[in-house]
This record gives sequence, structure tokens and C-alpha cells, in this order.
Amino acid sequence: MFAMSDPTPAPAAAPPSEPALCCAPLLAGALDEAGAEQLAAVLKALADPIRLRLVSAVAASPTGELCACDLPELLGRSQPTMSHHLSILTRAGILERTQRGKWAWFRLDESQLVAVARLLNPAAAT
Amino acid sequence: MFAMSDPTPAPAAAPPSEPALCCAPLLAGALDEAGAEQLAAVLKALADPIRLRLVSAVAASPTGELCACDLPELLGRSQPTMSHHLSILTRAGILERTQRGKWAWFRLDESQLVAVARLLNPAAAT
DNA sequence: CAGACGCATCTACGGGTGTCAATATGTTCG
DNA sequence: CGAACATATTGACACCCGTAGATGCGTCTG
Repeated sequence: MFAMSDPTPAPAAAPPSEPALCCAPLLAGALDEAGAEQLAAVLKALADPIRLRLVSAVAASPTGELCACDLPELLGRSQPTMSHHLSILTRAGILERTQRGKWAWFRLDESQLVAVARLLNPAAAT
Repeated sequence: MFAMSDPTPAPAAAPPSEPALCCAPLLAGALDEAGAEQLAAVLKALADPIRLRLVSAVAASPTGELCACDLPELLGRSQPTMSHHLSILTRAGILERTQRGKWAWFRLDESQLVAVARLLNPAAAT
């Protein structure tokens, strides 16, 4: 039998409040409200199949860049839709936009991804 | 000048198709459609402030477990809302549910988080 | 300068999501 | 069994999101 005693009252321990997506330990200590909001924003930007394939395609490109002009055909979405996704990823700090002539090129900003990865991986506790 | 030649035709290279969230290289090769769908599903489950704080709280618990009965007060949401979030995280394979007496306990299944972290982190290309 | 082209913005729409009150289900205790 | 309690499910609502057509703005080309 389990005796049914009080189920562990409150393990709520709030760290001093972290600056950004830098070092807040998701798995090593309770995340505060602001930190959760920030991390959720980046994850939300990534949590879409088209945007994941977009990030992947940019990363897989030999030059590290991709022209916006190729994306509608590459991913099977209309030009306004691709522009929308690119905007979301850029605003989240995951992609960087460069205009060259009439074309827009995008490259990866890995730092944001690495930060998220560190937050999720208990083994990589720096 | 940029000569404005054809902007790199098609870096579309689809790997054989990965089994699951195991080893698909987000940053090392183009993600196929199914892989993107799978990864997006897990990220979508994580991309919510309440759910992130939930995961964090479970991970920070000394026993590694948390009773569902404490969560409404701990996170400031109603009981049905917490049940909803717990269900999403459990269905995504991030939390494990155990019923003990009349109470439901949740613990972390780190493997899913580690898999996602590896996908996002180019340095951890194990 | 005028037309063509690339991309962003606007608008609209169907579907999904977070939330809670009410209710149902399941478990324990008397 | 029946009351009490913990959790899940349902229903309803406001809001957000992915999508594409139409349009506007900036850049190049002739």
C-alpha cells in the first residue's frame, strides 16, 4: 500500500531570473515565467514542418545560403507563404537576410539553435 | 557587380528517409517531409510557456516526479487546463504518466528531449 | 523612363489552440 | 454500496496560425 501521504508539497524553486536564452537550465532548475516565454517563442518559430525544412535546406546548402526565389518550388508553397515563414524565422533570430540585387538570400544563425539545444540537453550542461 | 547569374539552382538533396527522431541531421542534410513533420510535432508540444515550465518543474523535482494535484496551484492554471497540457506532453513522449492510488504522477522521458537537442546542435553531431 | 521581375504586405478564410466551467470517469474510504 | 476526492473529457469561446490571391514597393534591364 501507498499510505497516501501528502504528495510532495512544493518543489517550486525559482532561480534569480536569467538574462535571455543564454544559460537558463531547463532541466537543471525550474524555469521562470519570462524564461519560459522566451524559449517558447523560439520553439514556436521552429515548430512547423515547412520552417524546419527551410532551416535544414539552408544548412545543407554548399554555400550556406539560399535564394528566396528557389523556395516556393523547393518546398511546394506559394511565394507569399514562403515570405511569411522566412519572416518568422528571421524575426526569431534563426535566419539572417541579405539583399543582393533583386534577390534575397538567407543564411543560418546557428547561435540561437545551439542555445536551444543546450537548454534541452541535460548531458550538454556545458 | 554580381553578374546576376542563375541563383544556385537546386541544393535539394533528400537523404534515404530517417526512421524517427533518432539521427536525422537537421543541420547536416536536408530534412525530408516526414522527418520534418515528426520533429515539428515534438517541438510544437514544447512550444508553450506553461508546458515548458511544467517540464522544467518535473526535471527540477528532487524525486524526479511531480503529482498532478500540485500543478494547478504551481502554474496558475485550472485543473482541466493542466490535464490538457499533461496529455499533450505525454502523447509527445516527453512525460511519462504513472497512476498511484488516486493520484497521477509524471516523470521526464529525457530521450525525446536529447534527440531534439542533438538535431538542433551542429556541434553535437555524434 | 517604362516594363519586367523579386519580394513583402494586405486581406480573407478554414482550422487549430489555450482556456475554463460543467460533467464524466475512476479510485479510495467508511 | 455510496460519499468524497483526483483526474480526464466535453463544450464553448476567443484567439492565433498557415495558406494563397491581390496588390504594392523596390530593383534591374532595355
